[in-house]
Amino acid sequence: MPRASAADAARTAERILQSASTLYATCGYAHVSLDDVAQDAGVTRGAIYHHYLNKKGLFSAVAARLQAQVAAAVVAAAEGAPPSPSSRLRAGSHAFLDTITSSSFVRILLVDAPAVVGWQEWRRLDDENSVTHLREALRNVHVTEALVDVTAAHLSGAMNEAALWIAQHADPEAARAEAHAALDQLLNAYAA
Amino acid sequence: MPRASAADAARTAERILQSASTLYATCGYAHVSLDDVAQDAGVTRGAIYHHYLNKKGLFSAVAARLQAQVAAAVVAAAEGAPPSPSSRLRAGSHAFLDTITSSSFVRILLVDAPAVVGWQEWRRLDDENSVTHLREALRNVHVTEALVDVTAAHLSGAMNEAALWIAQHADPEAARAEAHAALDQLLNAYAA
DNA sequence: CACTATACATACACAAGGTACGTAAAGGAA
DNA sequence: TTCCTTTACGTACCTTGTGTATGTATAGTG
Repeated sequence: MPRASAADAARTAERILQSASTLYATCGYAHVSLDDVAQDAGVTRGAIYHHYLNKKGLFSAVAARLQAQVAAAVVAAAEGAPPSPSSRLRAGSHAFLDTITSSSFVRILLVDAPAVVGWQEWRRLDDENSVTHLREALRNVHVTEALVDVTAAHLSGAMNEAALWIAQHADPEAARAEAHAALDQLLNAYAA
Repeated sequence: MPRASAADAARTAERILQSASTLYATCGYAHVSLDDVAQDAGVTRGAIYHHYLNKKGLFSAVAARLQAQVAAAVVAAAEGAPPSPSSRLRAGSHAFLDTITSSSFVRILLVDAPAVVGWQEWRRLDDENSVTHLREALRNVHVTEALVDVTAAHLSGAMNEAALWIAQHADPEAARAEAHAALDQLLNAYAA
């Protein structure tokens, strides 16, 4: 097999990432072998090991991209909201819930990621992305400084669990509406 | 190797469960082979496959026991509290936080379990144990019926994330105190 | 005292991850 | 143009770990 140009190489790396992303989302990390990914991407395992460190490294790349997408959606929503701190917090939180509920994200980011990359590492990545913004928003709505960290953890956990609850619900759209209502109630408690 | 009596057999099954529990808690499910468990328990893998269906089945047994212990602690605390609905909810919630924070529980129940047994199945087990009580308690403090499910998910997620936050914190005892304070604040929001 | 079911141990088959190595072309440097 | 080095994979092999089939000795039972 002849070799591809640098641009082609980037595209195969991207194809591998895409295949892995959809397979992990539908079947779960443990049930997807590198052969499955390679076959879906139309390459061999050698190509995967060339572009990624190992199976865990491939998953990390997938998770990192998804997390970045979530963070981007949250920031965009917050910036598009009226400039008051509470409405920014509210907009960001609701955007987080809506984005992460997209079925691809739930299983990868909320179920597999903590176990695969380790909770400590995953939490660090989460901090770098969304949670930092969340803490900042909490400070802006005058949450006591000593309680900012715990409160961020509480809110983050609540939203994550809500996302899982929505995804598994028989009527996801109705569930989503309920979750948003409950989230508003929760946010009001902190904003006051 | 001669065969043991029925009572001895139960004890070996128990030793296997104990070994698996501590190994899973310290190293994580994926990094613990059945050989590791067998060696720690002083048996061969044959004994494990005799008492448990497979690796996942062994983990499920471990997780189920831990979850039952958590639920028992929650119920005991709630029954020991003053009979008002809000104080029962509060006592149960704080007991949940304290029990699940014990380091053995965190990794197995909150990190590995969802990925290993599948989130749906894990959630079902969780429902049968603690979450049912939580929903009942929420009804007793007059949470709107339509929001009971979501609110339970929110609270459960918040407490789980808080537990992980405590376990990973540099000063767990200080973190625990903060988490309890924040939890009280959160519960007040719902009880009101 | 047979006889069956239990409680393991042993041995083997197979899948999957990781590694070592091969190879052919791309992208400069001379 | 001609090297030469690096890149971008593919191929083959090794190792680990799970699951299963089978062996075996004893406990329990009629």
